[in-house]
This record gives sequence, structure tokens and C-alpha cells, in this order.
Amino acid sequence: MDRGDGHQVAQRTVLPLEFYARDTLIVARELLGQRLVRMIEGVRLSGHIVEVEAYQGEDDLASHAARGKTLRNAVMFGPPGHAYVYFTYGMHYCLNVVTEPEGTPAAVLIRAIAPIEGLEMMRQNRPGQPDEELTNGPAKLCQALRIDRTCNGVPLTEASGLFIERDQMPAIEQIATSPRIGVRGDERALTIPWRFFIRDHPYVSLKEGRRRKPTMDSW
DNA sequence: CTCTCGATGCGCT
DNA sequence: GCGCATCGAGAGA
Repeated sequence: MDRGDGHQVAQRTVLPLEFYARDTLIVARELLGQRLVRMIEGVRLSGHIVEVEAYQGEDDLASHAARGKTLRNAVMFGPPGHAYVYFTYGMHYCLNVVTEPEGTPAAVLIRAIAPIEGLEMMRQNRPGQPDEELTNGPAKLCQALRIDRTCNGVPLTEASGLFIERDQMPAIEQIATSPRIGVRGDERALTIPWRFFIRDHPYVSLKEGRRRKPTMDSW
């Protein structure tokens, strides 16, 4: 078994749904280094999670749940450990994992992974892209792993073909934070450091030291 | 390398 | 209509 990284011998564990039923910021941090797995036609596509963002709370104006429950964001209000996949900009999908107890709308956006297994199929899913561009963004990784609207609402279990395995947690000093990318809202939404990523990792969506558009100084 | 801008579907005001 | 938790092509430096 495990022809992936070749190193791990011990059996891997799928994160149980209870893992997600906790404070969103804790879950977000602890997801770094874990292995996102997608089964396609019997093939394992996977990668280490290297960048996430937390969307939590009633007063988080950057959250899709900020203005109450709708058909689109209903999954965020549902049970933890399920996938919230939304469609945006007319062509892109993004993957979230729902956190907190049912009824509390919160989720963690998976923004980037570093490929481990299934590189060949990922390249087919994103033709013309160099390996470094396969999964270094929320919509890119969805394309590479063939995550679309059919995944919305599914539980993160082996049975669904979309789940997360316990893998390696990065050292604390390897974890960096910043404001979230591309969000709108009030001052708080724009500045609160709810983006977590692995420092200096080549698959993080924005290079460190580089700044974003008209945003403000923060990290 | 950096920045700007258009693509393109759909949920919401 | 408007605007979006984005991406990539193209232009310029």
C-alpha cells in the first residue's frame, strides 16, 4: 500500500467528523499539513494542505453566511465535516469544510495544497500548467481534483470519495498568518488575520513578501 | 518580473 | 442589474 510519498508505513487515519465540530480557528490551523484526498475513477489524488482561511461568526462580513441562510450557503449552517463547495466568477469552484456544531455557520476555505499522489491525473485536469500551478489556489485545486457542485454537501468520509487524512502537522514556527485574500467587508473583515499558511511554501497561493492589490499592510 | 483586465454563471438587492 | 472567498492572458518595465 501507499505508493504515494513512499515514506509513511503506518496506516493513515481519516479525520473523523468530530474533528470539525470545534472552534473554526483551531480547525483551520490544525488542517495545515493534513492530506486532502480525492478519489477519481479509483485513483487517489491527494496533497498536503498548505493554506487555509477561516470564515466564522455572525458578524464576519466576509463570510457568505453574513446575511443569513440562503439556498447557496445552507451547507455552512449544517453539520460539521461536510464539504461546502461554491461556484463563483462564472467559472470557478472553491472548497470549504464546514466547522462548528450544526446551526452555527462557519467553514474553512482550502486555498492551496501541495500535490502528493495522482500528479498525472492532476496534470490532465489542468492542461498546459506547470506543476507549481496545479493546486496553488482555491479554484486551481478544485480543478485539479475535479471538485465541483456535485461535491457540495457531501460528508468528508471515504465513502464520499472526498476526505482528509491525518498526516503531518507543521511546527508552530512554520505557520504564518495574514488577512484573508480577496474578501470584502468592513475594516475588521479586511484586517483580521484568519488566513493560515505554511511559511515559504512553494504552493502557497501568494508569495510572501509580495503584496496584494490596494490592500493594507499586515503581514 | 508586475499590473490590468476580461471571462462568464448565478445569487442576491 | 451588480458583484463575486478567482484565474490567466497580455502588455509594459
